[in-house]
Amino acid sequence: MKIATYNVNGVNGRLKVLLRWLEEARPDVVALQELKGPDARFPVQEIERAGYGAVWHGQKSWNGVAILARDQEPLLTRKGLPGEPKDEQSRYIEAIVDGIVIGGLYLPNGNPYPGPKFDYKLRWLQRLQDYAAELLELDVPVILAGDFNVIPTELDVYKPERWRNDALFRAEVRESYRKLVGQGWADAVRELHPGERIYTFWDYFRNAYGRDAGLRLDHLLLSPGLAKRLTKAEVDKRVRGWEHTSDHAPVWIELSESAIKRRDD
DNA sequence: ATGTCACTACTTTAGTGA
Repeated sequence: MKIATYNVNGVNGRLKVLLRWLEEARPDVVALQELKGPDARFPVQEIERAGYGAVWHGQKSWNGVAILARDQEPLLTRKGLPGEPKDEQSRYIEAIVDGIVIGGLYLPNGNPYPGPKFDYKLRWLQRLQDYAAELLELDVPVILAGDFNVIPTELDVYKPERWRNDALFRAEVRESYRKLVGQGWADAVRELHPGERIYTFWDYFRNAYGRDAGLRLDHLLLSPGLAKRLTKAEVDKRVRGWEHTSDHAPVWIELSESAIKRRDD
Protein backbone atom coordinates (compact mmCIF):
# COMPACT_ATOMS: atom_id res chain seq x y z
CA MET A 1 0.00 0.00 0.00
CA LYS A 2 1.41 3.31 -1.13
CA ILE A 3 0.55 6.45 0.84
CA ALA A 4 1.70 9.93 -0.16
CA THR A 5 1.60 13.53 0.95
CA TYR A 6 1.84 16.42 -1.49
CA ASN A 7 1.61 20.17 -0.99
CA VAL A 8 0.27 21.07 -4.44
CA ASN A 9 0.36 24.85 -3.94
CA GLY A 10 -2.99 25.47 -5.62
CA VAL A 11 -5.02 22.42 -6.66
CA ASN A 12 -6.56 24.20 -9.65
CA GLY A 13 -3.48 26.08 -10.77
CA ARG A 14 -1.42 22.87 -10.60
CA LEU A 15 -4.11 20.40 -11.67
CA LYS A 16 -2.21 19.15 -14.72
CA VAL A 17 0.87 18.47 -12.60
CA LEU A 18 -1.20 16.68 -9.96
CA LEU A 19 -2.98 14.48 -12.51
CA ARG A 20 0.28 13.62 -14.26
CA TRP A 21 1.87 12.63 -10.96
CA LEU A 22 -1.17 10.56 -9.90
CA GLU A 23 -1.00 8.67 -13.18
CA GLU A 24 2.73 8.03 -12.93
CA ALA A 25 2.99 7.29 -9.21
CA ARG A 26 -0.40 5.59 -8.70
CA PRO A 27 -0.51 6.09 -4.92
CA ASP A 28 -3.34 4.35 -3.04
CA VAL A 29 -3.84 7.28 -0.68
CA VAL A 30 -2.80 10.92 -0.98
CA ALA A 31 -2.96 13.75 1.54
CA LEU A 32 -3.02 17.08 -0.31
CA GLN A 33 -2.25 20.51 1.13
CA GLU A 34 -2.61 24.10 -0.01
CA LEU A 35 -5.66 23.61 -2.20
CA LYS A 36 -6.03 27.41 -2.20
CA GLY A 37 -9.70 27.40 -3.09
CA PRO A 38 -13.16 27.12 -1.54
CA ASP A 39 -14.95 23.76 -1.34
CA ALA A 40 -16.99 24.53 -4.47
CA ARG A 41 -13.84 24.93 -6.56
CA PHE A 42 -12.32 21.56 -5.68
CA PRO A 43 -11.79 19.74 -9.03
CA VAL A 44 -13.70 16.65 -7.97
CA GLN A 45 -14.63 15.59 -11.52
CA GLU A 46 -11.06 15.54 -12.80
CA ILE A 47 -9.87 13.69 -9.71
CA GLU A 48 -12.65 11.11 -10.02
CA ARG A 49 -11.80 10.68 -13.68
CA ALA A 50 -8.25 9.90 -12.58
CA GLY A 51 -9.68 7.08 -10.46
CA TYR A 52 -9.77 8.65 -7.01
CA GLY A 53 -12.43 9.24 -4.41
CA ALA A 54 -11.88 12.35 -2.32
CA VAL A 55 -12.84 14.28 0.77
CA TRP A 56 -11.75 17.89 1.14
CA HIS A 57 -11.76 20.88 3.44
CA GLY A 58 -11.25 24.03 1.40
CA GLN A 59 -10.93 27.72 2.10
CA LYS A 60 -10.97 30.77 -0.14
CA SER A 61 -7.47 31.75 -1.31
CA TRP A 62 -5.42 29.99 1.37
CA ASN A 63 -4.77 26.66 3.01
CA GLY A 64 -7.13 23.76 2.26
CA VAL A 65 -6.49 20.03 2.67
CA ALA A 66 -7.83 16.88 1.03
CA ILE A 67 -7.51 13.11 1.15
CA LEU A 68 -7.71 11.00 -2.01
CA ALA A 69 -8.09 7.23 -2.23
CA ARG A 70 -7.73 5.17 -5.38
CA ASP A 71 -10.87 3.28 -6.42
CA GLN A 72 -12.70 4.08 -3.20
CA GLU A 73 -14.22 6.84 -1.11
CA PRO A 74 -12.30 7.86 1.99
CA LEU A 75 -14.52 7.73 5.08
CA LEU A 76 -14.42 11.25 6.51
CA THR A 77 -13.92 11.31 10.29
CA ARG A 78 -12.96 14.92 11.03
CA LYS A 79 -12.44 18.40 9.58
CA GLY A 80 -10.39 20.78 11.70
CA LEU A 81 -8.19 20.14 14.71
CA PRO A 82 -9.83 20.35 18.15
CA GLY A 83 -8.78 22.86 20.80
CA GLU A 84 -9.59 26.25 19.28
CA PRO A 85 -13.22 26.42 18.14
CA LYS A 86 -12.85 29.86 16.54
CA ASP A 87 -10.00 28.71 14.30
CA GLU A 88 -11.38 29.13 10.76
CA GLN A 89 -8.31 27.98 8.86
CA SER A 90 -8.68 24.74 6.88
CA ARG A 91 -5.61 22.85 7.96
CA TYR A 92 -6.71 19.40 9.11
CA ILE A 93 -8.79 16.63 7.58
CA GLU A 94 -9.06 13.03 8.63
CA ALA A 95 -10.46 9.95 6.96
CA ILE A 96 -10.26 6.19 7.19
CA VAL A 97 -8.97 4.27 4.18
CA ASP A 98 -8.45 0.50 4.30
CA GLY A 99 -8.70 0.53 8.07
CA ILE A 100 -6.00 3.18 8.48
CA VAL A 101 -6.77 6.58 10.00
CA ILE A 102 -5.21 9.21 7.74
CA GLY A 103 -4.72 12.64 9.32
CA GLY A 104 -3.88 15.14 6.58
CA LEU A 105 -2.46 18.39 7.89
CA TYR A 106 -1.08 21.72 6.78
CA LEU A 107 0.67 23.26 9.74
CA PRO A 108 0.88 27.09 9.88
CA ASN A 109 4.05 28.54 8.35
CA GLY A 110 4.39 30.91 11.29
CA ASN A 111 6.46 33.64 9.69
CA PRO A 112 7.35 36.32 10.48
CA TYR A 113 9.00 35.57 13.79
CA PRO A 114 8.22 36.99 16.28
CA GLY A 115 4.54 37.82 15.94
CA PRO A 116 0.96 36.59 16.10
CA LYS A 117 1.43 34.14 13.21
CA PHE A 118 4.31 32.51 15.05
CA ASP A 119 2.22 32.31 18.23
CA TYR A 120 -0.59 30.69 16.26
CA LYS A 121 1.86 28.12 14.90
CA LEU A 122 3.02 27.21 18.42
CA ARG A 123 -0.60 26.87 19.58
CA TRP A 124 -1.40 24.72 16.57
CA LEU A 125 1.57 22.47 17.32
CA GLN A 126 0.37 22.09 20.92
CA ARG A 127 -3.14 21.25 19.72
CA LEU A 128 -1.66 18.69 17.35
CA GLN A 129 0.36 17.16 20.20
CA ASP A 130 -2.75 16.88 22.35
CA TYR A 131 -4.84 15.35 19.60
CA ALA A 132 -2.06 13.04 18.37
CA ALA A 133 -1.74 11.62 21.90
CA GLU A 134 -5.46 10.83 21.83
CA LEU A 135 -5.06 9.06 18.49
CA LEU A 136 -2.23 6.91 19.86
CA GLU A 137 -4.36 5.93 22.82
CA LEU A 138 -6.94 4.47 20.45
CA ASP A 139 -4.33 1.88 19.49
CA VAL A 140 -5.42 1.81 15.85
CA PRO A 141 -3.25 2.31 12.73
CA VAL A 142 -2.76 6.04 12.16
CA ILE A 143 -0.72 8.14 9.75
CA LEU A 144 -0.24 11.86 10.24
CA ALA A 145 0.80 13.12 6.83
CA GLY A 146 1.32 16.59 5.50
CA ASP A 147 3.27 19.79 5.27
CA PHE A 148 4.37 20.30 8.88
CA ASN A 149 6.28 23.50 8.06
CA VAL A 150 8.93 22.22 10.47
CA ILE A 151 12.57 21.54 9.64
CA PRO A 152 13.22 18.84 12.24
CA THR A 153 17.04 18.94 12.44
CA GLU A 154 20.12 20.54 10.91
CA LEU A 155 20.34 17.61 8.52
CA ASP A 156 17.03 18.73 7.00
CA VAL A 157 18.15 22.13 5.73
CA TYR A 158 20.84 23.13 3.23
CA LYS A 159 22.16 26.00 5.36
CA PRO A 160 21.05 25.93 9.02
CA GLU A 161 22.59 29.31 9.98
CA ARG A 162 20.41 31.11 7.47
CA TRP A 163 17.24 29.61 8.96
CA ARG A 164 17.85 29.99 12.72
CA ASN A 165 15.28 32.74 13.17
CA ASP A 166 12.82 31.48 10.60
CA ALA A 167 9.56 30.07 11.95
CA LEU A 168 10.28 26.78 10.16
CA PHE A 169 13.46 26.21 12.16
CA ARG A 170 13.13 28.16 15.44
CA ALA A 171 14.26 26.07 18.41
CA GLU A 172 10.85 26.08 20.13
CA VAL A 173 9.18 24.83 16.93
CA ARG A 174 11.67 21.98 16.55
CA GLU A 175 11.27 21.16 20.23
CA SER A 176 7.50 20.94 19.87
CA TYR A 177 7.83 18.68 16.83
CA ARG A 178 10.38 16.53 18.69
CA LYS A 179 7.91 16.10 21.56
CA LEU A 180 5.17 15.15 19.14
CA VAL A 181 7.27 12.47 17.45
CA GLY A 182 8.50 11.36 20.88
CA GLN A 183 4.97 10.28 21.80
CA GLY A 184 5.73 7.13 19.85
CA TRP A 185 5.45 8.15 16.18
CA ALA A 186 7.92 7.11 13.50
CA ASP A 187 9.11 9.76 11.02
CA ALA A 188 8.97 7.39 8.06
CA VAL A 189 11.60 9.01 5.83
CA ARG A 190 14.10 9.30 8.70
CA GLU A 191 13.33 5.77 9.87
CA LEU A 192 14.54 4.30 6.59
CA HIS A 193 17.17 6.93 5.70
CA PRO A 194 18.98 7.97 8.88
CA GLY A 195 21.78 10.43 8.27
CA GLU A 196 20.81 11.09 4.65
CA ARG A 197 20.19 14.60 3.27
CA ILE A 198 16.65 14.53 1.97
CA TYR A 199 14.57 17.56 1.02
CA THR A 200 10.91 17.91 0.08
CA PHE A 201 10.73 21.65 -0.66
CA TRP A 202 12.78 24.03 -2.75
CA ASP A 203 12.02 27.75 -2.90
CA TYR A 204 11.04 29.29 -6.23
CA PHE A 205 13.65 31.97 -5.56
CA ARG A 206 17.26 32.05 -6.59
CA ASN A 207 17.21 28.77 -8.48
CA ALA A 208 16.90 26.86 -5.18
CA TYR A 209 16.00 23.59 -6.91
CA GLY A 210 18.89 23.85 -9.33
CA ARG A 211 21.27 24.41 -6.41
CA ASP A 212 19.53 21.73 -4.31
CA ALA A 213 19.01 24.39 -1.63
CA GLY A 214 16.12 22.54 -0.04
CA LEU A 215 14.25 21.88 3.19
CA ARG A 216 12.55 18.76 4.55
CA LEU A 217 9.10 19.98 5.60
CA ASP A 218 6.71 17.24 4.49
CA HIS A 219 6.48 14.27 6.81
CA LEU A 220 4.60 11.02 7.33
CA LEU A 221 4.36 10.01 11.00
CA LEU A 222 3.36 6.41 11.62
CA SER A 223 1.75 4.90 14.70
CA PRO A 224 3.86 2.07 16.23
CA GLY A 225 2.03 -0.82 14.59
CA LEU A 226 2.31 0.75 11.13
CA ALA A 227 6.00 1.50 11.62
CA LYS A 228 6.55 -2.26 11.64
CA ARG A 229 5.03 -2.47 8.17
CA LEU A 230 7.17 0.28 6.61
CA THR A 231 9.15 -0.99 3.60
CA LYS A 232 9.90 2.17 1.60
CA ALA A 233 9.93 5.95 2.06
CA GLU A 234 10.88 8.23 -0.84
CA VAL A 235 10.57 11.73 -2.27
CA ASP A 236 9.43 12.09 -5.89
CA LYS A 237 12.04 14.77 -6.39
CA ARG A 238 11.75 14.85 -10.19
CA VAL A 239 8.23 16.30 -9.89
CA ARG A 240 9.77 19.51 -8.52
CA GLY A 241 11.58 19.86 -11.84
CA TRP A 242 8.40 19.82 -13.94
CA GLU A 243 6.91 22.90 -15.60
CA HIS A 244 4.44 24.95 -13.53
CA THR A 245 5.12 22.69 -10.57
CA SER A 246 4.60 23.18 -6.84
CA ASP A 247 7.52 24.29 -4.68
CA HIS A 248 7.08 20.98 -2.79
CA ALA A 249 7.69 17.47 -4.11
CA PRO A 250 5.43 14.50 -3.23
CA VAL A 251 6.64 12.23 -0.43
CA TRP A 252 5.43 8.64 -0.19
CA ILE A 253 5.77 5.44 1.77
CA GLU A 254 5.07 1.81 1.06
CA LEU A 255 3.48 -0.41 3.72
CA SER A 256 3.51 -4.22 3.67
CA GLU A 257 0.37 -6.21 4.48
CA SER A 258 1.81 -7.36 7.81
CA ALA A 259 4.75 -6.63 10.10
CA ILE A 260 8.16 -7.12 8.54
CA LYS A 261 11.57 -7.85 9.98
CA ARG A 262 14.15 -5.08 9.75
CA ARG A 263 17.81 -5.06 10.76
CA ASP A 264 17.27 -2.94 13.86
CA ASP A 265 14.35 -5.04 15.12
C1' DA B 1 16.19 43.10 1.29
C1' DT B 2 15.83 40.00 -2.17
C1' DG B 3 13.78 36.45 -5.03
C1' DT B 4 8.95 33.77 -7.55
C1' DC B 5 4.76 31.83 -7.41
C1' DA B 6 -0.97 31.44 -6.91
C1' DC B 7 -4.89 33.64 -5.73
C1' DT B 8 -8.23 37.48 -5.27
C1' DA B 9 -10.78 41.62 -6.34
C1' DC B 10 -11.35 44.41 -9.59
C1' DT B 11 -8.69 50.36 -11.54
C1' DT B 12 -6.49 43.24 -15.67
C1' DT B 13 -2.67 45.34 -11.73
C1' DA B 14 -1.53 45.33 -6.71
C1' DG B 15 -2.24 43.14 -2.25
C1' DT B 16 -1.05 38.98 0.33
C1' DG B 17 0.82 34.80 1.92
C1' DA B 18 4.29 31.56 1.37
